[in-house]
Amino acid sequence: MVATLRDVATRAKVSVRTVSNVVSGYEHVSPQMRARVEKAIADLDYRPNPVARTLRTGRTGVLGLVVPEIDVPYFAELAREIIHAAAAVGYRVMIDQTGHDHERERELLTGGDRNMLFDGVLFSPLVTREELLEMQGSRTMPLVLLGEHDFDGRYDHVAIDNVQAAHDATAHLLAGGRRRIAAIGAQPQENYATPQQRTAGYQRALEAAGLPLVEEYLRPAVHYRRADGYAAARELLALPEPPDAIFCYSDLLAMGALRAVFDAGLRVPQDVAIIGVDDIEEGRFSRPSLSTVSLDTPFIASQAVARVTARIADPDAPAVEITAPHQVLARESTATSAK
Amino acid sequence: MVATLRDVATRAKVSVRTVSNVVSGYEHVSPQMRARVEKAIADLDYRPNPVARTLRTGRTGVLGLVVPEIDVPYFAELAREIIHAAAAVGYRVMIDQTGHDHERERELLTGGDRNMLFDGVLFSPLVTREELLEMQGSRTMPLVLLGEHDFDGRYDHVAIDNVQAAHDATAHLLAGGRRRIAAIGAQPQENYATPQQRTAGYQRALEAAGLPLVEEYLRPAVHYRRADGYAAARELLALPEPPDAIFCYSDLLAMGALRAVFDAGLRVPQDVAIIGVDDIEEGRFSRPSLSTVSLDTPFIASQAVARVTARIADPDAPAVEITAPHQVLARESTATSAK
DNA sequence: TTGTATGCGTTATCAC
DNA sequence: GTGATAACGCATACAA
Repeated sequence: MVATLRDVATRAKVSVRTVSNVVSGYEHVSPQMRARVEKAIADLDYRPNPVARTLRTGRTGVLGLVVPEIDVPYFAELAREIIHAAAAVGYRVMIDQTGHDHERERELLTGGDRNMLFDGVLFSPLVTREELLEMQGSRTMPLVLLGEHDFDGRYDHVAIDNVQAAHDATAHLLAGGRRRIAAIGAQPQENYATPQQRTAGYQRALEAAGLPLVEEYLRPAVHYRRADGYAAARELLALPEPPDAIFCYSDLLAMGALRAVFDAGLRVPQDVAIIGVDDIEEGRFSRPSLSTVSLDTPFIASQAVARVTARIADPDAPAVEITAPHQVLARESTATSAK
Repeated sequence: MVATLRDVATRAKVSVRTVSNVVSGYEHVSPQMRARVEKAIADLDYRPNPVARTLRTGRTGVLGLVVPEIDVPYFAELAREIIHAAAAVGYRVMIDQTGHDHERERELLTGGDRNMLFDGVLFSPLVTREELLEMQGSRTMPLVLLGEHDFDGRYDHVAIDNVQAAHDATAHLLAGGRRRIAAIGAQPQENYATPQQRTAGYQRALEAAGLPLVEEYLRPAVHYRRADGYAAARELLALPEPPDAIFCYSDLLAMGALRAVFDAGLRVPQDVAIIGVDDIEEGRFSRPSLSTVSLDTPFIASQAVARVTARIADPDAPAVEITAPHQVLARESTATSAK
């Protein structure tokens, strides 16, 4: 049988109030009382019941982390850092996967489910502007958006400057002498902010270089998995005038694209340069290693946790936008010397 | 303000008992009653409070999943499947990372923390035999071990036959004509079951082929990350008589080894063949694609969830050992034609 | 079939 | 500074 507060109180011959005080670190407890209680606690191996505590206080100590798929490396790396950052401030994290399902997303977003379990939620990508605006008002739980920008100060969020990041990636390819630069990752069917912003940055960089926008060079990717990057790259390479560089909106897409180039009998970076976004560990060991836009995920994670705890503390505070730094990392996949 | 059971009862002019019956799907409720209650529930947008329910019933509906690091691809893929399988039977999953910390592991294992939050725990690798035996008895929460075998029927667990899997992988290399076969992943400092079993299978296969055990060919790896595989492979290749094949105890180690071979100016599979274990998606797109021992992770996940729910239902049932099937997948990294 | 009342383990309000 | 007790929201034993 597991000991309760009352058991401890009985054994220490004090009231439950005193035991509770000791347990929660209340100051005004006489030393001898405290000692007696702590002895009883140790004797009985008492542990506070977090569920009862939650019912009473209304706080669960749990944050929700909503991602499309936890086995997408970037989300896994993000989750790792978030769990770590959350633990540092006394929170645990429960991961929910939306699996690209809009219905499930809405459910998690509006608390339609039983996520009264969460004190707050960290929501990562794949939400359309409409959905977010729509639930405005009905929302009650502290929410922080990850990787989505430009919601008119309506939500807390932490993200990189996607337009600039895409611009920088494209500019890096241009600096390497590439002129037929394709992009993989647009999502024309959806109204997701991130891909739209990356497309904008890509186009801006091309325009700045005086290069035309070739419509066939802008390839959609429904999901951001390796297979999607592979398929899109195969299509690009089959064009009459194939690109000499590809900007992928995620490293995972880039891993697929890499493989596609080789399967087409071409070389990276000599024939086609490739750059991604995210800086996942996989890209540091691939052959060739993958140039990418690095995101400082630990920073994003700690900021996200700081944001959500701040909002839990003050639900009415104005929304805060955190822009995380990014940085182009030139690795083998865009090397130019061997050209 | 959020509606409670009592609010609904008041509005529907019935007792809380009746509302509770309706909510929990109790059968014997008259249709008109049910209708009235459901109307009130809809009006008030009532949702049962899971915390209160838990306090009352003792069930949280949450399973713990303990892994070393969630951003190790295999664990991420496993987590994905487990979350999915758990959701199918009404459970949510909370992930804890041990980060290879024995202390943290013990804490999670013995419930020293506040994991009274869990109805059961799925514990993945990195537990030594001693730790497991030691906590025998003090343990109270339903526990299922993933990937650990041979605990004398003391614990439920689901795993592949590690000895056989390692044997098969090694045999595959032998069948390709390799004779100087190294292995990466032993953990001599620890008493972990999995690496020991894989080493045993590796050695058995060599003996069966009449090959000597070369001590320098058995390389340790403290963690199973890419960098560890990379470092170990570099050492192997620097030997006076380097191996012509490497069996890595995980795909991630293999990804590091792959890169190391190339950095040493050699080719895979011509100069060195490489095979891993896990069948992570990364290995299907790498260059060359990675031969591996595939684990049927969805099967493992569903079995694990089934096991833990069974134990929750009957804590005194005898322990069950599930052996998941495995299968060698020959891909480019062990191809022999180009030899 | 439905209503009433109790308790799950904690924190917090009120007295002392 | 400490003790008794109500309340958090729900499920259920017992009554009706």
